[in-house]
Amino acid sequence: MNTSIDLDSTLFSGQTFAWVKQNGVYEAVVDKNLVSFTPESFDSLLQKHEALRHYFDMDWEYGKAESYLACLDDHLARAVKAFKGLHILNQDPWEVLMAFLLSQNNNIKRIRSMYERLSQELGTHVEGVWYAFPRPQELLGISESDLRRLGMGFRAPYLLDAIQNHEVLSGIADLGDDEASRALQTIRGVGPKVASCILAFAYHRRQAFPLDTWMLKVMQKHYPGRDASYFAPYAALAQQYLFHYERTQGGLL
DNA sequence: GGCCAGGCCCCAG
DNA sequence: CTGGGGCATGGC
Repeated sequence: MNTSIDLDSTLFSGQTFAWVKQNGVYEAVVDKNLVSFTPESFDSLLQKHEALRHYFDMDWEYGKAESYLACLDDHLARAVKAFKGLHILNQDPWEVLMAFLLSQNNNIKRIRSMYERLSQELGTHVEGVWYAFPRPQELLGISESDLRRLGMGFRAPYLLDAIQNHEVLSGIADLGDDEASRALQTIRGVGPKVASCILAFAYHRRQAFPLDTWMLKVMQKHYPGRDASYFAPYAALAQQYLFHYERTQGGLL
């Protein structure tokens, strides 16, 4: 039978900028391969490519987490009802680091286009219009002015520092959440929010709780005086639900 | 055509 | 350590 993942809310809730959907077909480059599927072919895709089960996080306790969060309060109940099946992907840490360096003082539309631009201009061709996001090794020769020419603006030095210090990522998996966050923040342009995005979306840290402008509004409105611990042990999933719900429903009520 | 955006840096107090 | 200005660029 079909899996319980909700593809639209999973792929278009701002945790990844790699996917497009056209005529019911989802497409992106994942790990140097073009992945292309429809909701009908999703199950067979997973059977064929075992690694994608992990990418889509198919084997985590979503049923349990959804029930828990839906019972926590009315607002979460609505968000979970609206987007039940929202998964948190297991993305490549390097790509998440770069994507969320792009995200600061920016909007999702433009983050997507900047991410796509880096892929097309600096990444390896896969097929058709598709390019893989460039690996750090492919970017070693690049300069700040190169990045500015590509429209990266004031984020160019941040991207450059990430390129030069990408080895920080190799140690993150072994660290606890707080230590990992601190280590990530040694990269220029990575603060608490970007670090928590990397931990949530690339390292499966379920207590990470990215607080951006949208989430600050949500917390003020619906959870005054509370913090991530209120949503434990499912803070990251709660955050993703609340963020997406706020952005799409305009935070009604 | 201004306004503003999944923050962070930097510099005052 | 807290607060506030500045930041490149383009979508709206």
